[in-house]
Amino acid sequence: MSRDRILQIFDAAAEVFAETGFDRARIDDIAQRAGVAKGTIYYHFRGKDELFSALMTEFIRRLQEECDRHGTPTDDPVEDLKRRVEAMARFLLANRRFAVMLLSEAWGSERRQHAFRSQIRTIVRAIEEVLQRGLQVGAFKAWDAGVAAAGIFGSITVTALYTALIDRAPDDDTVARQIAEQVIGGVLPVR
Amino acid sequence: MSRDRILQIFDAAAEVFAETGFDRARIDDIAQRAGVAKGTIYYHFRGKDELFSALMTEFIRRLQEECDRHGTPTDDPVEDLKRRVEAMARFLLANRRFAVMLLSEAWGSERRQHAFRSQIRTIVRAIEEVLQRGLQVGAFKAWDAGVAAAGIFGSITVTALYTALIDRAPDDDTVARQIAEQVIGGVLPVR
Amino acid sequence: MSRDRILQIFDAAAEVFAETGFDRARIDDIAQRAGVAKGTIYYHFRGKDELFSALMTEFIRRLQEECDRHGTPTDDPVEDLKRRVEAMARFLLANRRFAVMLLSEAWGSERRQHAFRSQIRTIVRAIEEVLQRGLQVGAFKAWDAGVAAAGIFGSITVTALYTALIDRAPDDDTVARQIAEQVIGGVLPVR
Amino acid sequence: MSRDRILQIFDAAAEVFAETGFDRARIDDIAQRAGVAKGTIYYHFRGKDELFSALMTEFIRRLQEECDRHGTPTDDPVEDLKRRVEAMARFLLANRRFAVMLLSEAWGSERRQHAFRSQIRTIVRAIEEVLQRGLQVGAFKAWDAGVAAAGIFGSITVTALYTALIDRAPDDDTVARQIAEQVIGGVLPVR
DNA sequence: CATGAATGAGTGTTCATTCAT
DNA sequence: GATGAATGAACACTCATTCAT
Repeated sequence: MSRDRILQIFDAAAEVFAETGFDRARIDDIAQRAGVAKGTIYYHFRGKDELFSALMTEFIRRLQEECDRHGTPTDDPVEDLKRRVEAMARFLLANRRFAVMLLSEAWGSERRQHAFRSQIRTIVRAIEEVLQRGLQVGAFKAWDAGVAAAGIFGSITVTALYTALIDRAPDDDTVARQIAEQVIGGVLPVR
Repeated sequence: MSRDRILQIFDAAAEVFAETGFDRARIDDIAQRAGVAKGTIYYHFRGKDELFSALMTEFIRRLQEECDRHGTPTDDPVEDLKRRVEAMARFLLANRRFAVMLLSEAWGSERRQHAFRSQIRTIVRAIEEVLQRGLQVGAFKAWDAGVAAAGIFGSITVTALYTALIDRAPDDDTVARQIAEQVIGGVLPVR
Repeated sequence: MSRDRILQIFDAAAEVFAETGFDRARIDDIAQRAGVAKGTIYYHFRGKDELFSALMTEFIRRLQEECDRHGTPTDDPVEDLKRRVEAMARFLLANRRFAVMLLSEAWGSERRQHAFRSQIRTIVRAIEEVLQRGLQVGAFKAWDAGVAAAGIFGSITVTALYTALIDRAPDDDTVARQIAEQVIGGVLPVR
Repeated sequence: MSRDRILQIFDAAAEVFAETGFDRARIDDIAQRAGVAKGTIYYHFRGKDELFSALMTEFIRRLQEECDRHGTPTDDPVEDLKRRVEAMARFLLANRRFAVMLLSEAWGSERRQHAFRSQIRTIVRAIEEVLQRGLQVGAFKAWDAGVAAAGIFGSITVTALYTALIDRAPDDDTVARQIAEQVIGGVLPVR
């Protein structure tokens, strides 16, 4: 079925985009790694941009899903946030290539980057909402939730990437837990 | 003197690299904005890579300088860290274009990106050192300082960029202060 | 019956070839407009060239038919010519899209263009013959009939296309009649 | 000087465009025949379209010039027209490759074709004006001058091309004279 | 020191054609 | 008979880099 071909292409594209970034990624490479002809990619996707967007959308969806699954609203916003952050950290540590895209391909002025950014915003807003919920019950410090959420998002993504560069970095599980705790500490009210 | 020419080129390069990222930046554009001929750039720099590196080095130097100036070691590591983080935040909020580079051009495998990354590491290590110092006097939670420093660096850079996208974001000063406090909260030991 | 399919394809091909010319015409477009799959076209025609040729042959046939019907040899070659020219003009004014092909796709060196040209020659020769007949009875000026026939053919085709560009051009009937008279005037002997 | 390069490119482009038509013309070919690198063409022209347009503009200019030089208004519109038509015929017979473009590349809906068409209109209008002038002194038949001018233009261009296909066609001079006379005959009032 | 014309390798995209179903 | 997914050759265009002046 054509679903197979698309998945082959997706996998190859994920590799290549992550290794070289959008601009240096060559459709030829993606095709070769996917084991299809170049034309096949253009048969299924309008172009490089659309391929990239489709891929990122898929990743964002999975990330979102993962976070939602672990961070379902309960009575304890602090615990919710911690779980959500930890889930996000785990996902990005396991998909560092995607984390690279998240930081590298989001800030420009191309249409594709705009689109990507608004997807990222959805993720950050999900964090923000947990913060808002907690704020109302006094669980979190009363400051700008948008700014705080951005900081949390940055902590997670950058740490996920940076730890790959650290000699003797803790294992991913430990890192995920540390990030979560650190992030939580940052938003708890001073006792 | 040729110092002028070089500064013209630097300014133009800063603009263009930041607006479009390294790959899409065109030497033609930089030359035009600098008001020099294309050949002139190649007279002063070996190529695009070297121009980029020289520029980033300069920015990193200024950022470092700014942080060091405000975060000079005192008896109080918490205060040191807070000041250093706030200084960094202020600098990046004022130079968002550079913040973009910091996040976008650091993660690939090109020589230039390696070089850039090791410069960034210097910055993160400076944060790490303050953390270590604080750790020894029990001022900070006893966890992996490298991971914590990475998180702090991510908080600052991403927030600096993300606030540009938030409707009704607080002014840069407020943001800088909030980041600093939030970051500090994240590393303080539970009381 | 498959005759239907072929006609659908013919109609669509006529539209698309005329709108964009042979080279820019896309088989995809033709298939879509014909409401058939791309493969179906290749089932019925060897390829783009053959489809084009078949289509042009059909048009030429209809044009020829139209001219022959109105320009049947009588005792009066002048009247014959006038009627034939007028019929041709009417046909081309009514099928301007085909007139475009007649002028655009005839002059190159591709096999298809050679073939098309020899079909066009048949049309011009028909004019030439009427001229020859008239010449023998002194009805027309005694000059090169081939050259004259070419000029007549050019008058008709170009006028058919050009009038679409003229503001406030007369209606097609008037144009056809004027072309015929003008053309006749051009070949009558000086009295 | 760079004027040389441009002329080299122009010459090569004229050849290639005429031989194959706009769509099939390959920039690589033009570059090779011009003895320059492909990039050089793009250094001097924005793209294939602009190269084509520049080239056609140049030809149109020369054609116009030629016609104006021979068809300068005098007291005798009939003679003026005859001379103008003959000059045009001579030019197109000598530059049949350009005549091909005139008929082939003028009728589509691309921007380039629109532009080309409006240049062609200028030529036809020049004929029209002579006709109008003659009309006012009763030298020509009183019918639509636009239509008549189009017919004249078609006569000339098509004949120029068609004679190349005729066995034993008269020499170009004779053809030019015959066209002119025939065309004039077409517009003279019936005596 | 500075210039800008010239270069050509590199790459995204198109589209006629094929063929297994 | 008919389909449409897959193909890959072909091509326009870009842009970092060079070098003669």
